[in-house]
Amino acid sequence: MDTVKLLSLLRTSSGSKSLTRAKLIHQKIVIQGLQNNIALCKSLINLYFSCQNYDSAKLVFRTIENPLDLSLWNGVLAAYTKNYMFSEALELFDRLLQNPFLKPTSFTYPSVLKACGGLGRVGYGKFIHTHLIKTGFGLDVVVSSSLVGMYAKCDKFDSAIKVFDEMFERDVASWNTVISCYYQDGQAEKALKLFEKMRESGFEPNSVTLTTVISSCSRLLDLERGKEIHKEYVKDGFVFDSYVSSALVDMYGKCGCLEMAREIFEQTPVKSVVSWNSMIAAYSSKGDSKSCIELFRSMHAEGIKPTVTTLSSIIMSSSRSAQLEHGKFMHGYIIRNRMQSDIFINSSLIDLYFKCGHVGSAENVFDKMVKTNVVSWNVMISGYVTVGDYFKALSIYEDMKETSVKPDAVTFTSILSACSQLAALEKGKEIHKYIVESELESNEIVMGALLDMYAKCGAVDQTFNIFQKLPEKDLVSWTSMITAYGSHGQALEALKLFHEMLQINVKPDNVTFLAVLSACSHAGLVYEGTLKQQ
DNA sequence: TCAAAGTCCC
Repeated sequence: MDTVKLLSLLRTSSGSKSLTRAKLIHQKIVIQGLQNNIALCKSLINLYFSCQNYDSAKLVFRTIENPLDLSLWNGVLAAYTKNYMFSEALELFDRLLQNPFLKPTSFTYPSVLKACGGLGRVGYGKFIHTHLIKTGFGLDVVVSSSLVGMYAKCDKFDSAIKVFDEMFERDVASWNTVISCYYQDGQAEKALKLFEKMRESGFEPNSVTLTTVISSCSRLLDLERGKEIHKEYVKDGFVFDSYVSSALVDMYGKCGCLEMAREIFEQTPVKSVVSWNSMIAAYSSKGDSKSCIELFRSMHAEGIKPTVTTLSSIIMSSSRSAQLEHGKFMHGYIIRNRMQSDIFINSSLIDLYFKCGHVGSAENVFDKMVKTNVVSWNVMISGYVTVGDYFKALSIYEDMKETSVKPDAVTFTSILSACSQLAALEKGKEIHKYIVESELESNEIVMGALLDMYAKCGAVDQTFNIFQKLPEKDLVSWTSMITAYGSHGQALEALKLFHEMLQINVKPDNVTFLAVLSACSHAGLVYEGTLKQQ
């Protein structure tokens, strides 16, 4: 069998992912003494990679006597990074640098930079960046886009944007890199602005662009913008792209357009697990656990394996609908299939069991889970608060302080709510100190909870102190302050505050009126109370 | 066919 025949054999086998075939062809190559033929080896290495037999791929590369063909090295580098084998890629790059006969080219660096990004090795990435400036490879559009991507993956968004701004040649992929960079940094509005700029610069978005910009609309809950992009750019062809279609399902689902989400979902010919997850999440947000379970059964019937996202979404829907049976069904599925529960699954299970009053089951899940994440403690504390077991909430909070897990804004909000229910002023003060230490004094939600705690404990001075410091006073904070005055018998102060609140056009609600009337009744101010009724 | 960019769950 000659080289041409073997090459065509390799080509026809490339999609088969059959290891047996790969080994057979490998054997034929060795028998013919063709193990140094570059074209054959490249093809064979790729075949082994597609079979995920990395050792054999390495073996083929290693046994080539004089691998002086750079495209071979570049190909293996690319294969490594495609398979997330970033350390191997950097090792190979190191060996390439040591080879006196070979020099890396613009085709080498994209893979190397991707490996740096994947490993978070920004120091090495920076070193390469400097080298690229010196050698001029940084002028290559793919190389510089890869630099942008590398910095973004390492969370160095400023550096990423700087490289992008300094690029003098751009293509769709480099725009996509920077748009996704803003999206990943949580700046969805900026991502959409860049999308506008990209269009103004005369570039047509492709499916990658659309995936990111639709997701940006989804995160902003900007239905109008999402619809516009859908109508203007998502032509028939894009519906076949599972990324674009999932992003659309997610966007319509998050914006509450369930019918539209369903329509796109049904039109998607090949549904990926993310498509299913997005559709399930849409029903989950509505608390429609019945539809979630139905979808779960359909996906199972179509041979799609659920991910942890699928399972936690369905459990959350059962929690929202308070359908204990639906949640227990999922819990059973996880145990039967010996699936590894993650923090999302466990916290949604705990939430479900508390919501349905099965405190024992919630405690069981909590006991068995890894508690290195603040969220696992938070769900437990807020769970006890929702069932009214404030002492247990405080005791879990104390347990948490024994570990190295630091409480966050959610922890403080829940635990302060427990304190205000118990009128536990001393405990509340202690938590206040801790909030100051944790530098959460600028967090509006935490400060609102603190205000409520002091108000409910009748500590007027402390309440006023917090109230004064609030940067933005909303209806709830005004009401808390009025309540504090009222419960302390300072009805006139309460009334004064009520008038101040009206003057700056904050509209009172039933709770406010109740607080004002209660203040009047405590002080015997019948006349003032009657006035408020009008 | 030697390179870069994408979606979902506390």
